[in-house]
Amino acid sequence: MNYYSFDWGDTILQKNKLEKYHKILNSAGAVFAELGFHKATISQIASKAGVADGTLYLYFKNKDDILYQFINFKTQVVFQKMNEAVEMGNNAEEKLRNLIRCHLQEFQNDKNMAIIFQSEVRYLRDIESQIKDISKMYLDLLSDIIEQGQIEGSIRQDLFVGLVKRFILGAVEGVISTWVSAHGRYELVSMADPLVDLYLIGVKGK
Amino acid sequence: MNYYSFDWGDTILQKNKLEKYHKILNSAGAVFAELGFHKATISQIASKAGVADGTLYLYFKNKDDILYQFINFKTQVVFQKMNEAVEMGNNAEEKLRNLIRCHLQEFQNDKNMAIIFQSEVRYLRDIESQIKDISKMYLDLLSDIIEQGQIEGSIRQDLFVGLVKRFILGAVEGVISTWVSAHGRYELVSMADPLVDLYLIGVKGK
DNA sequence: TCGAATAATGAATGATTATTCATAAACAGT
DNA sequence: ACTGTTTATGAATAATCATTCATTATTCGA
Repeated sequence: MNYYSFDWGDTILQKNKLEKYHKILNSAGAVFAELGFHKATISQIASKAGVADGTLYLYFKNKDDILYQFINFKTQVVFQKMNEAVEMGNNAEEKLRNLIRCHLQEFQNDKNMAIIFQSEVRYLRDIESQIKDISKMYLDLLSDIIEQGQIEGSIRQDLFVGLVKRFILGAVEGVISTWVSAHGRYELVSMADPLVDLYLIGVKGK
Repeated sequence: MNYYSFDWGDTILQKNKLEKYHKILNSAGAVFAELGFHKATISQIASKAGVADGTLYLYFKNKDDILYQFINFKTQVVFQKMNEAVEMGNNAEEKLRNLIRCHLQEFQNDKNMAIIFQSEVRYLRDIESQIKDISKMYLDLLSDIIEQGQIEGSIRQDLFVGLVKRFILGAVEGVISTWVSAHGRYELVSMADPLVDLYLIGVKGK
């Protein structure tokens, strides 16, 4: 196999299959984010990736599969980082802070992903119920943190944990969604600490 | 004009145009909610409404327009009720409580609307930027409440209001979203007070 | 350099479905 | 009952695109 890259006019030949796979995946991400999954066409994705339409079908089963693989791949990468971030914390509050900061950071770094997660996850659930939903994994992470916080005494005992989890995740998603609508014009990650403060002590003056 | 209804076998003739318009709108809501806007077909909507495909085009410009009118109509109705609810409150905290309770109540009463708002609003914004976005109106309502609360002293002054608004709305939407995923099996509205408590005093023990 | 194997191409196919419109039915005033 | 008007029908149209596959290009070991 050939491990070099060639420059042939405008075209950069890929080193190997994996690289082309990711080229297509990222192109798809860009097109899905811009037009939405349903309005995006195979031709647009192929053209952005610099390959022929038919080539996509050597790497993906069909159009749905492209979306599936995109979300699956991103989910894995992000979830890995979230786990690491949480583990760096020494107590529940630190863990929560790290989780939220990581979440905002990753989505800020990859706006296409942010848009697609926001818009297409429901459709994806319809076509592929096996998806390792990032929400579900996230909620499990939160469960552990809340439980630990209750043991440590930094989180009240009289809470409905199922509600608290959704409360936290919903609020982060809302903040991300606003950032996307504003075309990412400010530092998303700077919202992390104010947001966590809201979780912890609420809006009420003492 | 004829203001009666006839029973003609299975078919109930409509009293007037307006009634048929709403029949179609609701059928569309049901189909959109079940399949998503893009997978839903005109034939399915027409058939559920008990009319011919072509008839839809006497009432709506095109498929997009059906979604647009659906969301616009629902938004108006709900927003009206939210406003009334807020006005019933005597202070910021009561207003917030009424708003959240009303929000959850209305979405619980109309699950199709809840699903469609959750899934299709982004697409709608793409096709019709004129949409009187329920989020935007909602956020304005919240601004007023927060501001009042700050004057009354029930809400801290050191808050970034833009963030607080999104925080509150995001969390409600998250709670609704979970309820939808659970196929509406519990009382959504029972989440209202616990949720508002979280907004106000957070998760932290004192 | 050769040739088998692998990868890529993009025009053709076929299925789907929103939309139109010629025709028919229902209606309302007289 | 007659007639112009409004409303409804649903088969035919036309456009869109995902997907296929016969053909061509590239790779790579010998």
